[in-house]
Amino acid sequence: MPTPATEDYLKAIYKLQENAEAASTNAVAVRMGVSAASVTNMMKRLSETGLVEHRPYQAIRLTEAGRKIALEIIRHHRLLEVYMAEALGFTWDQVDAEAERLEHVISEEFEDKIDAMLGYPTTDPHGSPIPAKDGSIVRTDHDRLSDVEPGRTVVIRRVTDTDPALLRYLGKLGLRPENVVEVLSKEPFEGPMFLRVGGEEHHVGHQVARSVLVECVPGGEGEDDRRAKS
Amino acid sequence: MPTPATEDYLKAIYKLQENAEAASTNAVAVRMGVSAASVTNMMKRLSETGLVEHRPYQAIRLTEAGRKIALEIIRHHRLLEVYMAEALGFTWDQVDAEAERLEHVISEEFEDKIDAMLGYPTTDPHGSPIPAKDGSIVRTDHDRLSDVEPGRTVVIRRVTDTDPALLRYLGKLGLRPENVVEVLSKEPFEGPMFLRVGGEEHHVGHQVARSVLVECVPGGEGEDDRRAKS
DNA sequence: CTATATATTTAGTTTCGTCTAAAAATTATC
DNA sequence: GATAATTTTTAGACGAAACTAAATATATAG
Repeated sequence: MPTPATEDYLKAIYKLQENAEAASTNAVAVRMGVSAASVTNMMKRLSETGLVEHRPYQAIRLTEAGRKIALEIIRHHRLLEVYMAEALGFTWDQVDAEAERLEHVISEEFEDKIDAMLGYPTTDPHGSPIPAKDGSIVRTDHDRLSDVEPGRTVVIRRVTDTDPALLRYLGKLGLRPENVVEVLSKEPFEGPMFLRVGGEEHHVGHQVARSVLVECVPGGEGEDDRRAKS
Repeated sequence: MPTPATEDYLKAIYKLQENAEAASTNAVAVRMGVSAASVTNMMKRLSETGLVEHRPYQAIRLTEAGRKIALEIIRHHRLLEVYMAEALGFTWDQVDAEAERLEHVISEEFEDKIDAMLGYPTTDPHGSPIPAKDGSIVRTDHDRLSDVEPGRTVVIRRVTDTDPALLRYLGKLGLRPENVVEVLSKEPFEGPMFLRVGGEEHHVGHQVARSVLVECVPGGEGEDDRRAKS
């Protein structure tokens, strides 16, 4: 049985790999708020137990066993988030911190019960996919809102930030999964974007827009790129 | 912020004191499944942080701060038990083990939410009182079913054992809180009791009956002690 | 291609929570 | 009340997970 610390390391490595970033010692250290030496130290142990592969000065990779554990914890995390939001009335900015602790201690029965009770959800309140029990996960490749050209209308699919203050801000603006956003204009040099969302118009900074993942609206209304050509 | 281990020690000491047993090093060690040396060691640290009072070779006592933490954890534990039983469909033999891990990690918000959702329950699924947020707790002084005289009719108030197999057995017999039991006869020398519960009659061992706490039925039907006089 | 900067690892500590074995204190027995 | 049995504590060690400081390897720049 892996310790909570082990699970956290595996999760961090998984998330880096998922993000196509190399899981370097430093990247893991930064993500976990821990010194680089601690990471090296832990990787030695995790190599010995066969959860990661790590040859000195090379990137860290998960073994199949390590990946399995990482996904199980992420599954716990995201199911718990949905459960707390749906069944307990937590807001979407509160659920991450709480799930961060609960994810390590719930039993498989607990997991199965909330999964069934929620009707087998496939995404968490931030739009992140919930891994299946067999370790499969839907990989999506969405654009960042910050990269969408003015004139486009998109649907928000996911928000990739866990900072409660930011999430409250996004929520207030209506920037949450399933909502439709029309990009009115965009300032150059990573300047702010001007958006229409749910009847209201807002200016949001580039960094904020980067954490919002969207999908080009399939058919229907404001498609085209008239403005892009003008 | 106390560690889970600290919380477990405080809880164990509280339960011993509650039971009017002296919280000796050994008693704590046995209850926690840990060596006596570990307890001595931990008590040194808990003394320094002001959670217990312990002078060598004397019984361990909780300080007010220690008692507060113990009761908060017990409150978490029992609220979680009720919640898992009521809202998630866990059986009463499953909830203890699960709560044992969750009790250390839920936030105050989580605690408050399930408390409200459950309508501010006062006892857990085994009939144990749930401490209030201010640290007050209803102290009850029930008789053991094993001490009830034949002819008496009693109401089950609480079951003081956490062994899942035992709880399943008790559940099958109908020996759970609120149910009414008539003691038909009792063998001497800690022999079995013969009981009528919910229309059925059962023989149960002395040890089993000891873990069932009851209250003499207030008014109404099968009171008296005809049989005791005959 | 050498020099510098950055990343990584090694070495040595620390804290927490556990253990075993041995010593010391307390309690029970005769 | 001396001796035996039991409890408790002390001493020493260990594994997990973190740290800092120093050494080493890799990457970057001139």
